[in-house]
Amino acid sequence: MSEENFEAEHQKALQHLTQELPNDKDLEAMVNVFKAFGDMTRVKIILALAQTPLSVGEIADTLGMSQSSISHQLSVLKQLNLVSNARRGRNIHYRLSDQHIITIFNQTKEHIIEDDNDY
Amino acid sequence: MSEENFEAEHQKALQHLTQELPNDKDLEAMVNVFKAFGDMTRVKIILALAQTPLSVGEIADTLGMSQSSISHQLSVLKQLNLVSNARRGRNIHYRLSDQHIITIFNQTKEHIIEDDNDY
DNA sequence: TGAATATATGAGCATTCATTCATATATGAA
DNA sequence: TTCATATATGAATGAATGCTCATATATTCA
Repeated sequence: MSEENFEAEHQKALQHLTQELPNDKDLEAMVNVFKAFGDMTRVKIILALAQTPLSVGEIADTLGMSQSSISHQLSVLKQLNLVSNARRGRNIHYRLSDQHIITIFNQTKEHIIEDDNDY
Repeated sequence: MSEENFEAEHQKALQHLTQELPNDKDLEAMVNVFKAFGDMTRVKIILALAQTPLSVGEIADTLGMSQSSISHQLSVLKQLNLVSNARRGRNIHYRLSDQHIITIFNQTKEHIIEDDNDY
């Protein structure tokens, strides 16, 4: 592509940029999900639940963290419909509510692997 | 599945949980990417760059934000290898460095749509 | 070279947020 | 019903973070 065409295309894309962006409400829903994924504890919870439903106590023991901390984080994940829960005996078992989550995690892993970055 | 089998399977999964989780270093790389996606400004930058490479000033104008703010956020995205940059005339143009990013965004959008939640 | 433009960067500030601690609620067992 | 166990919740605190303001750096143009 010639220099002029590049510039013309660029200007055209620039003009339509704003209207191509999703509205703030939709964006915020997306950002909130990513925020939920942007915390080590919550990611570990999700990866654990990806293998089997677990009670609050089991998660806390597995991750070596306090019951309270896990419970707080589970409520964050639940509010975003990322997990659901159900009583089972005297415990409450949590499970992933959507298989998309794992797909998203895998895609992200691939991004990291391809980039070969090590943060 | 019977109640006993459920319990047996559950115990088995529980035992292997810890070793199935990725190590902390890999997890942190993933969490850092999600953290980057967990901010409205950065998401808007990424969605804009998904359409065309843009200079810092163009992004700032498009989003109606300060040059400084955008520059700071671009440096965050660059450190994570989510964007790359190159001088073009007197400007510096940024572009997405990986198409995975868009795939991840689309997956997330689908999660939100399916859940039909409205935060 | 000197002025103008574009971008980067550091410090300061306000806000968000993850954890802890104490305590409330709810269920099952005796 | 009473005790023990499991989970939830509210307040407090320290750390992380996004933006602004001021300024530094770098490139183009005259």
